[in-house]
Amino acid sequence: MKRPTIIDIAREVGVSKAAVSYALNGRAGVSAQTRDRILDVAAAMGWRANSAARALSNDRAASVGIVLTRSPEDLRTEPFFMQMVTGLEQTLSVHGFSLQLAWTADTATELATYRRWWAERRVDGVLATDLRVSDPRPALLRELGTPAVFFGTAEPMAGIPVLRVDENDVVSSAIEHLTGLGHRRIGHVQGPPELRHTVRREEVLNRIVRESPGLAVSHERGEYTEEGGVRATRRLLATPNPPTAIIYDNDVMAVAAVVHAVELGIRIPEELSVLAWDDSMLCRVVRPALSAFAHDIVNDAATAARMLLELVETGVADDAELTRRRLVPRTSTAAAPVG
Amino acid sequence: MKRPTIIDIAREVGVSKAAVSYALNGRAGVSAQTRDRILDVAAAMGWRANSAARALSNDRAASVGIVLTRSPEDLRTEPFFMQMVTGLEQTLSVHGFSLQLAWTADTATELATYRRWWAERRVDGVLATDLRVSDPRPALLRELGTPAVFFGTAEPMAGIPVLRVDENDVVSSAIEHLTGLGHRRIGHVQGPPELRHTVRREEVLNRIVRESPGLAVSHERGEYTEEGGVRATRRLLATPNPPTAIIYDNDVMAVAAVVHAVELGIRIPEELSVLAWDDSMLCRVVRPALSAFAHDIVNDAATAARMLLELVETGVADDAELTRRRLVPRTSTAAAPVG
DNA sequence: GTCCATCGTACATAGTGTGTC
DNA sequence: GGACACACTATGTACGATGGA
Repeated sequence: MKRPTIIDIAREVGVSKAAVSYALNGRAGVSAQTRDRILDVAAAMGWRANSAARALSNDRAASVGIVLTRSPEDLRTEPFFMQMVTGLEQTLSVHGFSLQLAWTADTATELATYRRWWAERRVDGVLATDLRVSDPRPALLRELGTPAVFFGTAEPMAGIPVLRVDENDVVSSAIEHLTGLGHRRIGHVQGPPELRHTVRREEVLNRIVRESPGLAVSHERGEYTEEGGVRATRRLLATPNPPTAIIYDNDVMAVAAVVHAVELGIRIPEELSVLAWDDSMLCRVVRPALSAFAHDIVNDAATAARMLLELVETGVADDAELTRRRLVPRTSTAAAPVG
Repeated sequence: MKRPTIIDIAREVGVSKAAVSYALNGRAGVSAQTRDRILDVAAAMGWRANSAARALSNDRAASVGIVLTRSPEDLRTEPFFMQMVTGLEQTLSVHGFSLQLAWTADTATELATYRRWWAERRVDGVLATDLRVSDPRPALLRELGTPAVFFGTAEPMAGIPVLRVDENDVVSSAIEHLTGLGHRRIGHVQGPPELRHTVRREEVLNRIVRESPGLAVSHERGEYTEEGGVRATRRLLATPNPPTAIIYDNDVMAVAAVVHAVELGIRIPEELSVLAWDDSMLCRVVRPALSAFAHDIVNDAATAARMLLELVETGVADDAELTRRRLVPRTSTAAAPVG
């Protein structure tokens, strides 16, 4: 099948290709009748702008990119990115934008990907997630001038629109939930320390502890993995005065820890309450079922897409807030054991 | 940042842009010294071919696409597509190809996406999965002339290279596993009936039953969802002569069914054995842990990417076989109850 | 007259500023 | 002044032509 060009349309209608271009782009310069004839013929021929030609001509790829930098194992169990992609696509496709996806094993390759995409003009902008403590990406993206949106940061970022997440909010309700049940010694199993929101949650928790006499929180690293979650849990429970409740920075660690604890004969929630960030089917099927903080990633991703499109179009975009996480209480949290 | 073009390089070196193009593409037509100087200058300037210009010039987008047509809920629990994407990317990025991703809610939109991609020349080829019983995609892709590879079909396909999956193989070992444990009445909870491999598995199972006196299999539809899996299980167990073992077409249904059965007081595996297609963390954490058939999607996706690249380059590609599924025995399958 | 290095230019397609009737 | 055409832009590729050895 031969794909029609505006020249084919021009020949068919008997006008110049400039007229066709004006008509197809809804610009002045053609009479209403000519415009209609052109549009009819274009529709009949099934014309679609060649994306390469259009990109070359107006320096727009009509495409945005996202780079996933997580281990294949993480991606396998984390539903996060799939939901992200669905949310992005819902908005992007409406605006005729495509989504480019890359997967890289490390930050160096991620940076190289941004450079390559930009140098090749493959994308008009990128969406970045998982801000790190010492993150080279904002500087690179600013240097390149690549329009970018950061997903899920605590603070605004100079020159880069962000979707802010309010960790105060969730952490407070987590602590309220647990202290309401009588817990005073709380464990916290954290994600990778290089992630900014791992640090952020620790800070927020520590602040709350300082403001709440009689409350104690101990942090342990869990790295988001099953083994990490189990190891951190063992360390917490081996302390002289072990916590009666543990908060996990993601569902994978929490679920693995619950399975492990049950095998060790630890009764949940009678002896130990467990609460997870990120809800998923895992939380529902494990026994006891996990109380968890769900969030609406699909919706947030759609917001991110709108911000990115606006940034690409106008050069600026306002920050936005992620939708709040919502506590889904199940059977893994209950009153603290007495004593 | 101004991005350099071959004209900038030509000016800098003092040659024509044709010479630069030849040098950068490793073609004959320039002397070794000139080539080296050009390459040096290009590297110093950080030149990268503008993908739009290159695509326009040689009618190659250096990009392939994949359309996901599953409900957002499915995508959330199914790790399949993330693994797919990682596997594809590993191979594509080495060859300088990008991956375009689209998510659509139904087949009509999926077809429209192929049409649009092709009309806009956004991709050089596409990868398709989940062949349906009456599938309009092969015909459309043939009509458009879009190079395409189908992932996971039982039969070869006229004009379209496929990654074949041998259902005989898995189904046989599933049945061997269960009959070896003494099971004679086996239930089968199926995926959506419109998927070709749902039908295929039913056919293969029925053939094996015909060849095995004393063996009986009953099929029920489960639609790949938690609720579907639970409902189908209830229907199977409500029959006068219920199965002693059930095979599920995916892990989500199997896990949901196990959770439900345990709640009803059905002892697994003493009273009922459960076996799942597709392994995942869900199978590992549910209790009892699920025996499942794992497969190496990342590796298979890499194969698919290689086939697609070859198809795009040469116009032909040989069919290949998916890697075999491997039984991961856990505690959900055991000897059939006596009587 | 052959061969190689190199250049000029047409081409892929869409968009747009300027000129003409 | 409205409706249109022409010529040029964007960048990289590739064919045919030209010059020198």
